Amino acid sequence: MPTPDRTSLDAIVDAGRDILEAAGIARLTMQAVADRVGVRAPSLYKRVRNRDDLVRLITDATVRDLGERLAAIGVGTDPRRELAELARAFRAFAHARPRGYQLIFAARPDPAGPSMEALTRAVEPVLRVTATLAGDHHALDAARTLTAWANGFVSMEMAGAFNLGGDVDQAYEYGIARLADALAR
Amino acid sequence: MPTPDRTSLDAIVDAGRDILEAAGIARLTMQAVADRVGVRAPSLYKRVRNRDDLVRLITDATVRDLGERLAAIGVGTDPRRELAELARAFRAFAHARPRGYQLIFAARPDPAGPSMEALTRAVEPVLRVTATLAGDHHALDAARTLTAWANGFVSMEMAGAFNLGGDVDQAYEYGIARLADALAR
DNA sequence: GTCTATATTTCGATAGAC
DNA sequence: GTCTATCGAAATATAGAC
Repeated sequence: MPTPDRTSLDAIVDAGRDILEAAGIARLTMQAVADRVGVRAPSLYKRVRNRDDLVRLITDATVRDLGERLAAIGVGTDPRRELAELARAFRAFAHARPRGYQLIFAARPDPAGPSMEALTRAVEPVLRVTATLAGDHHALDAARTLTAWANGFVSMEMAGAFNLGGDVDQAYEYGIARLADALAR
Repeated sequence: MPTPDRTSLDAIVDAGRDILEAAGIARLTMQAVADRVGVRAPSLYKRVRNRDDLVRLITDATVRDLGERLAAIGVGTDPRRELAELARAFRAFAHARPRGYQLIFAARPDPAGPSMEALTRAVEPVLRVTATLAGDHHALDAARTLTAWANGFVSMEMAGAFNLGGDVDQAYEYGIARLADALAR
């Protein structure tokens, strides 16, 4: 073995995620990733097709991460409590990895990527709780209402769109309570 | 007058908006804007500080546009109906100008820009209807719930995140009805 | 105010040696 | 698989003539 592996795909993706969070998508360059994993930029192309491919891999990894957080919310006896915990976990994830989160829900040129299937799996716990609350027939509509609200809330929060004062945490709890009421029929 | 004005700030901003919608933010270059308004790229710098400034101006114009659409929803006698019409107008605007819409709610390095004050004014009709429905005390929380849902819905819709089938238009109407119920207390 | 010309920077990606 | 070297492309922004 003339030249042993000095890095790996996982290391590259992890480095990319770190750079993304620390410096933003514009600073997520092949050069920056290479510096962080300790190789030269051209070496990255042995494991990643191009920059777009790397961004896609980072998005996928982030979606899986979100899915794990939501799946960690155990199925309880009280669906309203479960809804609340899912919503809080969702927001906490967005706060922990804001740029990766934005990447998940950013409009892509090709909307039908593997990230979207993964996203569907990630929010499966939501579909489960809305089925319990709203019934199987309205489960999908209810899940869309709930995820739309949660996503919109944290997006606006992170964009600084909540600038009229008031307690933002409390506004989120208000939304949780109102939506739980609204969906439970 | 040796060299009469061959363009204007309004023309530059309008051209930028057109390019943004047609080709995306990455293709919104000074060169492309210059081509469209019919001058050379350096001439733009007489009216716009730099590219970031142009993007800000485009965002502001788009926010004002959204505000006019929402303000056009007259105050009716039925607040639930008014809520529904505001929500539909909001979504229609996002569909008509998807990239400009995304720009409004995109996370910015400086969250406290003039765009955000303008956005606050733009969604004032929402605050008015939630005050009627939920009471003055909960008007802000309710407005945040409603705008978060609407924004999240169209964002996910445009990102292709609703890929489990079902009727997306119907899901939006479902959300309208549920939120009107939930906020009316 | 607009132009030509150009400086500067940055980045993605490839070729070919080892 | 990693490296050095480099290409090529693009874009922002400025200087100075008219």
